[in-house]
Amino acid sequence: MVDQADQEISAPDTDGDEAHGESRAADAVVKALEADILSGALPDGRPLPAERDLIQRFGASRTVIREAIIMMSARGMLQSRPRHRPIVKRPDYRTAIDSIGSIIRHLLVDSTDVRNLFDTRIFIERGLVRDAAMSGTKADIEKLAAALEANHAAIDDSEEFYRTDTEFHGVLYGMTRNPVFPAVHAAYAAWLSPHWLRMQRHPERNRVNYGSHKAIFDAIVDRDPEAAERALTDHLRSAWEYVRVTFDADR
Amino acid sequence: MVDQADQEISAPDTDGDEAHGESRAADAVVKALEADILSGALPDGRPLPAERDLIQRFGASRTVIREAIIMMSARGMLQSRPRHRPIVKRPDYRTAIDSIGSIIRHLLVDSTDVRNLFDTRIFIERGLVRDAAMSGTKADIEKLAAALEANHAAIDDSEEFYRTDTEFHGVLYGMTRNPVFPAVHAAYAAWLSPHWLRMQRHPERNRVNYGSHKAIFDAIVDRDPEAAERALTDHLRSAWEYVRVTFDADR
DNA sequence: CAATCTTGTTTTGTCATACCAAATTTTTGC
DNA sequence: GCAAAAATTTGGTATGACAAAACAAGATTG
Repeated sequence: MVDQADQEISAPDTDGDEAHGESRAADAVVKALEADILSGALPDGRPLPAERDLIQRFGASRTVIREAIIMMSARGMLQSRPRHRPIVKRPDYRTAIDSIGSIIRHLLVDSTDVRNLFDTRIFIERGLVRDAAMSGTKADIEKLAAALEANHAAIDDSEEFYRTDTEFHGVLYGMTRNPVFPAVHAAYAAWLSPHWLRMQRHPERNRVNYGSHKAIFDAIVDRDPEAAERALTDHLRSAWEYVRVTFDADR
Repeated sequence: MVDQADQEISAPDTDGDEAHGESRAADAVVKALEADILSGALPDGRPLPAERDLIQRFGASRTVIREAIIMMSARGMLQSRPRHRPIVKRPDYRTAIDSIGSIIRHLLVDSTDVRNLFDTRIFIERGLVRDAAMSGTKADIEKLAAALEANHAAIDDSEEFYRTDTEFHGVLYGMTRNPVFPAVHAAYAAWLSPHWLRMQRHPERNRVNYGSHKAIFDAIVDRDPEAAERALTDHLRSAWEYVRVTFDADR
């Protein structure tokens, strides 16, 4: 509708985006469309124009347009359901992390790989609880208390307990005020949960985990980073033991 | 050559891989090829079979084969230079993180976004130096000493100084014995360096940074996590100040 | 008049072909 | 043997076509 001035694909490699030597017609289209998404000309959540329109706008063949769309979908800049128009997805940390999920899953076939990833989670959360103990605000601690309470109330409902468990840890990530951390938390949840859900669950075990959460919380309230870190480490290490056995049982 | 039994594309959605309802011809090809990569039938580093061969093997059109190749390239399972055969890339943490680089770069347009990412780096390295101080092995510390020495020797060569600076931090990531961390380090280097390289560099500044590295190192040798964390925090915060001004200068 | 059904149009997914230029392999000439 | 040249293969792009699904609009019905 609005004047979309002709924008033929032109210069082969005027940019130094990546380390390749030659042309790539679809790249130009991707670049232009991504620029439109970033600038807001293509608003988030809105469907992409029809392929025919893009063909006209870029003066390229359907092959190239289609290739561009596929690339952008893979990158997470578009969400494309099979027979529908691709939806524009303005990137954020969350979608960025989501976009590597397909690769990460390939890496989590071995228990050592899962362990490596889980160890990074322990590492990060150790830092989180330390910081929470040292500089968590009153509001933060109240939110943590609420999450803890919800966790306690769910002890007899393993499914709900798992959810509130995740949420409790999620509050820790949120306390950083840094949007990267919640995205990381979501990634851990998404990547590790398939392995976690194979674990035995029962109220007794939930009670133990709740106790760990409480210990962490108490240490934070006491402004004792060492104790908080220790409680967190104990908690996650013991959780790992429960997961590990499900691996050993397999082979 | 080897018996590559006919493997026509068949069932639409026998898997519950993602959350969509319908067909997806290229997905079947992607899945089969990725399985071949994971199983080693398509060895890492080797070129993918020619498109025409894949057409025969899967009984699909070139459109579909091509689509599959593009998707896999975007995921990092293939490395495709413009006019060459795609190279098979067995996934690892490094390529996983690389694959989201294109999205991340879109997020790093604003100084606050860069700051958020950089803050996560500070957060992680605070933990790294603490752990190094508490449990770094003698061999680790020797490696760190060597990196520090190389850094010192490069004070008058800003380019080399940057390299050895990165390497010094890289040793900290390596001390975890967890392959995820070096990948994270590489990601930080790749994503932040475009912004860092705009920073003023001169031997005088290099000397200051070297001093910071030395302070971190000394604290680690002294087995003093608090001091190490403090030195690291001071170091990175002051580095940020140098980067920040390049943003302010822009607008 | 609202809700639903029917119908016609658009759009995407897929296939088949074709052509060029670059890459690769083979042949040729020394 | 080895380098240059020719032949072949291969990837990048353009077209055109068609079915099935999605969409929009009109017709029908309660």
